Amino acid sequence: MMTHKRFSPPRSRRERPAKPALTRQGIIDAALAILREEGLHKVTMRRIAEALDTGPASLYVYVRNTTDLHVQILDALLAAATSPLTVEGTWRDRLKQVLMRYTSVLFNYPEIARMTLTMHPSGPNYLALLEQLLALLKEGGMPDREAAWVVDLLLLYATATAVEQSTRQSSSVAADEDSVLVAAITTIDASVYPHIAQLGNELFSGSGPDRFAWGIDVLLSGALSTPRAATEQEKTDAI
Amino acid sequence: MMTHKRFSPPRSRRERPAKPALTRQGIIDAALAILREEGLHKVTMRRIAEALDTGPASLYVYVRNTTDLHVQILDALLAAATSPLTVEGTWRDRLKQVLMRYTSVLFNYPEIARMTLTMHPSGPNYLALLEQLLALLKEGGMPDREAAWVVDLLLLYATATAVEQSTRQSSSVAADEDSVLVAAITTIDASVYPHIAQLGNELFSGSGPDRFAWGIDVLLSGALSTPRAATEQEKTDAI
DNA sequence: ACCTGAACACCGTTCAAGT
DNA sequence: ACCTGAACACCGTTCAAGT
Repeated sequence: MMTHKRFSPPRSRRERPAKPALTRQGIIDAALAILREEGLHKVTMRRIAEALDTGPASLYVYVRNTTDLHVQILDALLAAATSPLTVEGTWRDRLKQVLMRYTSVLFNYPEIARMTLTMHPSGPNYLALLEQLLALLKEGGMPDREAAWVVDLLLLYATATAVEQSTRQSSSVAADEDSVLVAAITTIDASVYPHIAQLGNELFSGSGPDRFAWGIDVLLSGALSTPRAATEQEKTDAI
Repeated sequence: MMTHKRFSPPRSRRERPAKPALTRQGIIDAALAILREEGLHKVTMRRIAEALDTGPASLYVYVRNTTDLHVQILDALLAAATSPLTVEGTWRDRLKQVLMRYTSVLFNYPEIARMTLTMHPSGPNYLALLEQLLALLKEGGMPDREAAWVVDLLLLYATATAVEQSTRQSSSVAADEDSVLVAAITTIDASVYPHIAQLGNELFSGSGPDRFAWGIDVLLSGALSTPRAATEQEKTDAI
């Protein structure tokens, strides 16, 4: 049956060791593969070790802990969000495209989105995103002081939206909660909650993308018309 | 030694049963106590069962699963965020107070804040908060259509800020990441990232509360000056 | 109906011992 | 220096058996 194996030429050291040397990058790659196929909740030390045909303890030579691993994963994913722009149009249109691309990356990995809110990335891909946004804000005539703060607001908004939407989409529990909220609001006691009752379904109107785009316009228009108060230092300087 | 026990009067059924009957509310109360004293990561089925002097399996009579339990906890905490206002001032000032009180509740429980982003609460306390905000927006002259959307934006902003700040404060890992980001930005290559280099430390300027208050003003001013586009339905109606 | 012990199928991390 | 088996100290959830 297996005798033909005898005739295959001998390899340099062994026949298909099948077990590549452990490296930090190898661990991250394995983690990304599991993330894609099984979700972040399966990206555990034990599961990665299994994929690399070793024990969990071996990973700790290259990875400090689980958080360390997650930071690396986020950075790798962010690469997909910073390719050159494909849309012509006003600076606002292009800014929306950048942010929507950023959200759509996070959208595909709910748990990563949740993580991003907690730990600011600082890798080259995140910096590239920041640079892109700042360039567009300058083009739109946003003063430096306001640009510095609103870029944070825009990223926070995009990230939070991704977290909210993505988990809502992937878990049926969240969908149930939504219908509970819709039911609570449409049948609400108008004498206790008059304003909610008056708006009613208006609170749920519009599509996700429409609301997101409107939110960005709100942030941009608001920032353009809301100067930051002078800091204590600046007040002193002005004397 | 223990003979004096003989002389103590007999209780109705037993001497100090010490084990109160299991109820849903009892489980939630125990969970809240553990949350306060040990953090959400300790609010596990096993830990609660231990506190109630029973086995984890017994809890499943009253609680569907861990998420179910977390939803209840969130609702209970939200009660603290909706007491009557204490501040006089413009509608904007009072709206800021409401949102800052909401964030400060979440601030004390980082893990609950993270949860809130994922699953919209629909309990009476959440509705009261919504009602309060809508009343203030109306007072500020916000049209209904925009008020319905911006209230969501305000709550999303407040929640996301709470998540970001609170985990940053409680974990030293996050602090490390921050200094990594600061270092990355202050020593950045100006030929690759000109706009980031130009703003430099301006990106980190200001205190948390100042930035938060500015953000709310941005959202309010932006919403007041950014009408929502007409929906398809409304376009049809207009003919 | 309510409660329980025990089990199943998992986690992250450490550490002494090997190579 | 790198790798590992085994252990420690945990998880959520289910289920058959008891009261």
